[in-house]
Amino acid sequence: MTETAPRPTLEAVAARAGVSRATVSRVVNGGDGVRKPLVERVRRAVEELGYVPNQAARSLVTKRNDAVAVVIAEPETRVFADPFFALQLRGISKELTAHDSQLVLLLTEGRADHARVGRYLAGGHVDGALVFSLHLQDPLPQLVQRAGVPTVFGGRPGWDDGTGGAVYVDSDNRGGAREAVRHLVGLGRRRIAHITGALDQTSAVDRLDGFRDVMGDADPRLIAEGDFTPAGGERAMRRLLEGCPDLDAVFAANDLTAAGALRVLRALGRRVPDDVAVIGFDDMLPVAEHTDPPLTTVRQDIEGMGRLMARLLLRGLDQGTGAPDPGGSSVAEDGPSSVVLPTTLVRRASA
Amino acid sequence: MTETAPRPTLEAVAARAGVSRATVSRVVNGGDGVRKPLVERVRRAVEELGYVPNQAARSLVTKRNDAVAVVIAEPETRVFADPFFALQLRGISKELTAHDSQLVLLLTEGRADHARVGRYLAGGHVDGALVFSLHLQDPLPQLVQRAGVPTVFGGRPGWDDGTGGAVYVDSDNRGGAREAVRHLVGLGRRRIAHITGALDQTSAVDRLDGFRDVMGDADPRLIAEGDFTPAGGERAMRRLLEGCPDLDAVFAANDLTAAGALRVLRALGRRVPDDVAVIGFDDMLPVAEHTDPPLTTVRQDIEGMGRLMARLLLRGLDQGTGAPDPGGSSVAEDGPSSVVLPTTLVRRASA
DNA sequence: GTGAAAGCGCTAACAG
DNA sequence: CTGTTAGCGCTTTCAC
Repeated sequence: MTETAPRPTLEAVAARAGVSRATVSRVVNGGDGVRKPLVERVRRAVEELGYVPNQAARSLVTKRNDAVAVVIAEPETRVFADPFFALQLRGISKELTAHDSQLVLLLTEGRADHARVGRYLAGGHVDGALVFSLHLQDPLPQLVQRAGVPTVFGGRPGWDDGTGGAVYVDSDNRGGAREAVRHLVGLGRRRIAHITGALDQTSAVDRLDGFRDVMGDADPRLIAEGDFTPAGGERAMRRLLEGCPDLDAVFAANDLTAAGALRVLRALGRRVPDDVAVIGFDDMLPVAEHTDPPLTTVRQDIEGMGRLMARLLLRGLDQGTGAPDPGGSSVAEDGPSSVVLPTTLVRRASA
Repeated sequence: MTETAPRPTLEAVAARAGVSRATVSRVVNGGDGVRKPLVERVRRAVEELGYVPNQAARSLVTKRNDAVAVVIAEPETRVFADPFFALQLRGISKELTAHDSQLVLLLTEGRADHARVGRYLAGGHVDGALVFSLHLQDPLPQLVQRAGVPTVFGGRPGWDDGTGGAVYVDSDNRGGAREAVRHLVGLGRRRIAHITGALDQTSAVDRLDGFRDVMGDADPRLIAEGDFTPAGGERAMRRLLEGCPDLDAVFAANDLTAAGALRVLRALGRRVPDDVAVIGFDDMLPVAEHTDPPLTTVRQDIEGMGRLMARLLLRGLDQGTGAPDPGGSSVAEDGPSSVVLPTTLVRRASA
């Protein structure tokens, strides 16, 4: 078979172009300081031989691998239920591609895999890591820090000690939640309920906090715990209705949850938004646009978050200071710091 | 900052254990042919120093990189609309992990990226590739073949010439469709319609063929083209109803499409399944379980497909024949061949 | 069984 | 500007 068709090496190109390996290397890597005609000759040789640099050999000497790990904790199952994950990845991919960096995907499912990820990261296979682990008390963040790899987190890591400097990119969950609730208030709603997300995730906690910012110490019966899934939304909605039959609005921690709530509301004969106004979070198009009625929701730029994460990481790497590594205490040109992206309220029919 | 904390090398371990690099290497790679006590000494040294082999150096000599590329053609946007993609990846990831292989994700968005992918694959950075490109006339398959990398396709590549030997893993789309339609027939339905998927994808074509296998040359008005999205399903459903107000069943190319159809049906006052029975395809849980009524559908084992793809590829690689490479014409120990996984009908309330 | 030595393909000083 | 010279860290014959 075509098997190991021995690919041409620098040496081969050099021979063909009648120059030294060093010159070829220079040309291949940008070609500064090499005279035009030579550059041309080399280029042609490269072309003719179909030469492609051997990344392993290159990494060996440069100590760079032009690769970034994306670590996604599986318990993040939600990630498999909505396109969140895919969008985020798309953003990351675009940015990395533009930077000629490769995306190494690490999916984990529990302790066993943590060790593996730790080893991999510590193994110097990648220049940096993008880590999604928005669970409180997730061991991953610490693990990553210990690996000593420049890292940017997706979502505020739910974890304080030692993480002080962790660089992360997050949506303004709290602010977005506030805006949603204020909108409800502005609509004249008074009995506003909240269905939380999975409270072991910072985003859920932040949205709950935003809700409280506006509502103060609301009737506890107006808050029901969900888990970011439609089923969770249904259950929570039922509970809320039992506890407070007179509620006139609900702010759900995400669109999926809102979709579940909507179903229950309809099944129970409540009109939306007439009887009960509903707002979601995410603006997951396939969901938000197709609920009945279409969902008013808080949009976050998911792909943009991914993109930004990658950008922050790469910038740090380029500064060569390894700055994004929280362990560092760079003073002068300290690396990127966390970014919280704004959200926007998207009005549709449900509120 | 913690920067390039110079990681220990084989040399260091050797020194510490009082042996030669060769011995350490042997131990690290399985430790056959090294006496027990020495193995122990080396193991300890590795432990104490926190030694992790440098993959670049290793690849340089072994010509293996313990990495597999997963190429996903972005037009595959559907992939971002349902968890298909994520599930598939999960399966792949599990298998690769078990095999100590890394997953390099390559997302493409059109021509420009094709070149990049081609270069990457041809660059020998990975041992093999898993390619998702189920579009007819997609240039990707040929491109991959040219790169000469062992490859397994996800879904039957819609592409004949030259591809003869392409190894792929697919669901029995046609068979599954047949079963669905037969079920409808068994229910006594006579005016059975079909909403197709995006017909530039083999899965959509195969499901349509399955439909025809049972229905023969049905009234063309009973077939409407969709695109695997809920919106497409809605549009198609409206068209069908206009052309054949008396239809009593519809087989949708996937669950998302069915969900759209369901919405239109309800909006128009048709009861499901009483007036119109509906069957989907995929058994995408978050969708199928939560439509109203819950969707009867054809299940395919998506995660299993991903897993199998990886397994086939790895097996081929291990055989060292590079067998999965379609270009090869290995005769004796020829590599894995394509696999079509069975589907099962899952009965819920819609049909 | 174990060690010594020879590279894998490339980049990065350092001369010229 | 261009060529020469060292290795990067590891595996792998080949002797001992």
